[in-house]
Amino acid sequence: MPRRLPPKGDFQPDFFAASFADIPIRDQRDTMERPFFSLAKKPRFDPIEYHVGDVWLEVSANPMFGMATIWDADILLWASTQITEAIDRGMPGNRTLKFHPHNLLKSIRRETGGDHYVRLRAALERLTHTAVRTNIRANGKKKFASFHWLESWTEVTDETTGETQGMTITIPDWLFQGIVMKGGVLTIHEDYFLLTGGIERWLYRVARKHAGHQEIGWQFTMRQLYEKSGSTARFSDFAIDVRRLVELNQLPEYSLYLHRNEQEEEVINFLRRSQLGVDDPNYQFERNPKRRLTPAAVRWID
DNA sequence: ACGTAGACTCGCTAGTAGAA
DNA sequence: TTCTACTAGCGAGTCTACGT
Repeated sequence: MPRRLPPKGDFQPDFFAASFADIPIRDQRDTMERPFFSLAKKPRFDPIEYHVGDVWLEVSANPMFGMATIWDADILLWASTQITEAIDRGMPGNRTLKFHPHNLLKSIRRETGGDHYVRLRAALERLTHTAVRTNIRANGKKKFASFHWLESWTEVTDETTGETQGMTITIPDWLFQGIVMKGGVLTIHEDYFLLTGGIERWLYRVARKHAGHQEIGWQFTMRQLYEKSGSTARFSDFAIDVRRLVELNQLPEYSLYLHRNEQEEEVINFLRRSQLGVDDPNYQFERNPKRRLTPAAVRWID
């Protein structure tokens, strides 16, 4: 098994350009509320087809690799964060990012054991081979955009030892434009990476996108949520899963509530915990996102 | 290597609404 | 009332990712 920690003596800063640490995590807005990713841990091969109002999107999986999952999307989150941070610091944003996988795994709060490197490569393959077509942000003459979540990825290994020296990923122009546009990204809670369930991850992103910092929060009917999720489960089974998460009520920053509206439809309310009364058991003090003003050196952990 | 968590599938049952 | 179609709820089981 090749050694996975980066060599300390011959570290090449020019090659590993993107290396910020302890910065707020950014998520691209358009990918937050719609079914762009599989929510299941089991490989998904059925396409996602979402048509609501004037908005449509289609996601299709490659039969060899399966569809990119909401856990694979952590890599895109990391990329959004790096690009946004670079631009905020007056550096040019670039669609291609160079990094050491150990650094990436640490940033998205994963373990760095051997099998996590194997899973990282599998995730990169799913992202590279999952095809997306959508009319979101397809303005002007273009009627839709068609792309893969990663345009390409590469791995550089030492010829003699087989050690991983670094990786590159290139994100598609659609995603890059979404990141660099004004208001294109939202800061998300660092504990998002610790959410283990696909539906709960997706629910958090929906809450973050819609409820945001609004006092009254946001609400959706169960049916609307189901349509937005792209889940392949039956509606009734999806509803059971959502009710269980409302019962647990463990999402970072947002508290979930269920009630019925005048039409007797089940409605889920998302309320920001910091907007609740201080005596509410679900209240949580507003946290300030981490930010350092100087670029952090890459920290390799033995 | 093993146990656990979670999304999903599937079969069964029950309730409801509409038509005959 | 009976039949049919549809939907929801529940539980068992499958499969994979993940943690120890």
